[in-house]
Amino acid sequence: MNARETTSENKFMAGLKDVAREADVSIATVSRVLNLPENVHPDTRVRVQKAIKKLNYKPSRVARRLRVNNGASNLIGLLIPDIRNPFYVEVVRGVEKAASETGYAFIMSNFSQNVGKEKLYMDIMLSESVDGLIVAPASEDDKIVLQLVKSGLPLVCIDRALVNAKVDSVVVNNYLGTREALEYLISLGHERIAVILGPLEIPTYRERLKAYRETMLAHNIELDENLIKIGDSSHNSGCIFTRELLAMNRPPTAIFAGNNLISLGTLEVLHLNKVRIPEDISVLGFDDVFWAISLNPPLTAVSQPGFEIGRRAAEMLFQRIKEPKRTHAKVVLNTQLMVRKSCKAIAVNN
Amino acid sequence: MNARETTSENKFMAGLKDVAREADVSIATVSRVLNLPENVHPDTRVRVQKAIKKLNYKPSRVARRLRVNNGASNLIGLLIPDIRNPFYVEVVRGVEKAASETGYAFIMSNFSQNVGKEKLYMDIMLSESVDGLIVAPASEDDKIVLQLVKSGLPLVCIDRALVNAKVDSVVVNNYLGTREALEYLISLGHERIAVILGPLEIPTYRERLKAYRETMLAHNIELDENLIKIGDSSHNSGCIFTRELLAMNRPPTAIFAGNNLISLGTLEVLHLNKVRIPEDISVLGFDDVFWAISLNPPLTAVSQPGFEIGRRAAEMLFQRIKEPKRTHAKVVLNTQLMVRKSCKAIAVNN
DNA sequence: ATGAAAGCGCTAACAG
DNA sequence: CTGTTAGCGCTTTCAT
Repeated sequence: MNARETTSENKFMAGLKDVAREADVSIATVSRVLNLPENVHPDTRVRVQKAIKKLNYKPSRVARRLRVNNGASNLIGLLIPDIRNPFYVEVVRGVEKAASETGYAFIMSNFSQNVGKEKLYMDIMLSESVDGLIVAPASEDDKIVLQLVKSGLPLVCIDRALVNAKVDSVVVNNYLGTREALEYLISLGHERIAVILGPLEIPTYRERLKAYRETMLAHNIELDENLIKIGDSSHNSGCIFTRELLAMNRPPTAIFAGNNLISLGTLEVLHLNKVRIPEDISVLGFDDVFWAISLNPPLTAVSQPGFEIGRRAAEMLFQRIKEPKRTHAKVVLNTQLMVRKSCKAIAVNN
Repeated sequence: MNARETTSENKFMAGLKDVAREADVSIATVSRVLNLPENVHPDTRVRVQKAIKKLNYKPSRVARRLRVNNGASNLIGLLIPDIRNPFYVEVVRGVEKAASETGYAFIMSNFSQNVGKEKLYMDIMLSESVDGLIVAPASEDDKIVLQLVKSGLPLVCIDRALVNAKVDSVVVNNYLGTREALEYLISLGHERIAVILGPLEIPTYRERLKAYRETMLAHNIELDENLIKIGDSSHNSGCIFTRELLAMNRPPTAIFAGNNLISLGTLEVLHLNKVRIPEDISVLGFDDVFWAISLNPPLTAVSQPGFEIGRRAAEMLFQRIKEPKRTHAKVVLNTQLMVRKSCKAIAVNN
């Protein structure tokens, strides 16, 4: 069994050594043409490059990462709470875009809103020596993330910021987005507007609730606490609370669903009960999805720029990796109200 | 500035050496309690474990991967064609489940049906020394994947198999799924059934088309080639072809949409044109999604077990990594027709 | 401009 | 049962 070529095991990758031998230089030189090409004689350089091509050599990111300590391993981690939520898949795509443009690879983990998994995956990522992390923290004072930030690992928070910590973050203006949506509903004549939200530990929901209260107040609409439903951020939540809402003596004339999963649940129950949208009830969702327009009726929704969030977050992270002590920033992106067909003006006095 | 603790750089991770010093043993022993605990004296073991805990030591997967050549790096790669397609996010979840149960981490890349990116990401993954790969090949004779398989890298194909190669794969019975769906439609009295499919280079679509032709034939329904639309697998495809279908002299009474994105496009156009479902036209989609029930009307669809596909694929991959020369297998999973409200019997003779 | 050599953190012989 | 040691593939002084 001869040495090279025929190992038939995992050794399909030529190594630095092979290239060096092929080009008749030292491995150091090969490494140089890869990293500091200007420091090597043009002739040698082309010879080496030729060898690299010939052997189809690809540097091992692993070895590189082990050796380089400062941050040039070109790997980042992305930790998202729920991959089933289309909002986050847009985020993923945004991160991917930015990463692929920069030669970064990324590891992604989906922790399903589960703190145990969040920790597990974070450990794995550290253990993989990522250069940095993009995370949507489980809560505003997510201990695990907090600790990581303090340790100095480049990290940017998305969607949910972290209180009590100097950290880069890119979030959405939940307050304004909600306010705008509600005012649209109010302008249509709605006063009994129900709201279904996820857990208030998650800052985004708190902001949306705050906006709800304040907007109603600002328009002199009395607050009916029974119209405020707080559950988890799932489809199921949408179902349950919509049923409750429908069963009220004085049901709402409009429902503001706190995220796209909740919206779906709401729609499901509404359709099931043959209540017509928007004739019988108006529905407005936070979080747009690309197929909202395929719904019947097309859903009016607050669009969050998920893709953009991901892209910006990645860009910020790359910057911070390069320049660890730049001052931290929080970028807040605006939402956009996508008016479609699921809301309708209320007939006054009827 | 004292040595440890205060480096404030990336050195928050204690190393094997630190643990060894703390427990007053050699690094080899520490390594042993991690990997072959039975080979170390109980007393030493607990001492070491205590030290590990105290220092919050986490082994570097990177170093391990560099060292171990055979396949114990506990990292696999997952290459998917389109993360926006909910089917694939189910696959991702399935892989994640299996991986997290086994201590594997995974890198995921979304190549957006783009062969260039497919190659790029595959290179990155190799460069990361993954133990194996799960891939949905771009086509049946995807050169890149083929080459990889031949090189001996553990690899399993999902959704789309590879012809001319001995390789593990887990796919869905597209033929049967389509046939079942079509026969349901036929049993409802439909004969003018349109079908919108993605590109025929993708084997799944070829199978679905084959099933279409053969099922129609088997039921003595004449084939109208104008009812067969082949495009890409996007939402847009659904829109375009549905419009075409609607504009026909004798439009179809039912549309069979080739995937969930196409279904969405179809629905969108139908709603836009105020054609009622199922009164005016029946719609049946290949590929179920968890919110199909929230649609109006709830969509009747062929459910592909995406999660299961991912899980099985991962399990097969782990097996193959352990036992590289076991014989290859192709597991084919069945679909399930989810009858909901979007199809209706045709009024005969009217 | 180039080479020699020292590790990065870990595993796996090989000795004891 | 435990320690010593030689690398894994690469980057990076330090010489030359």
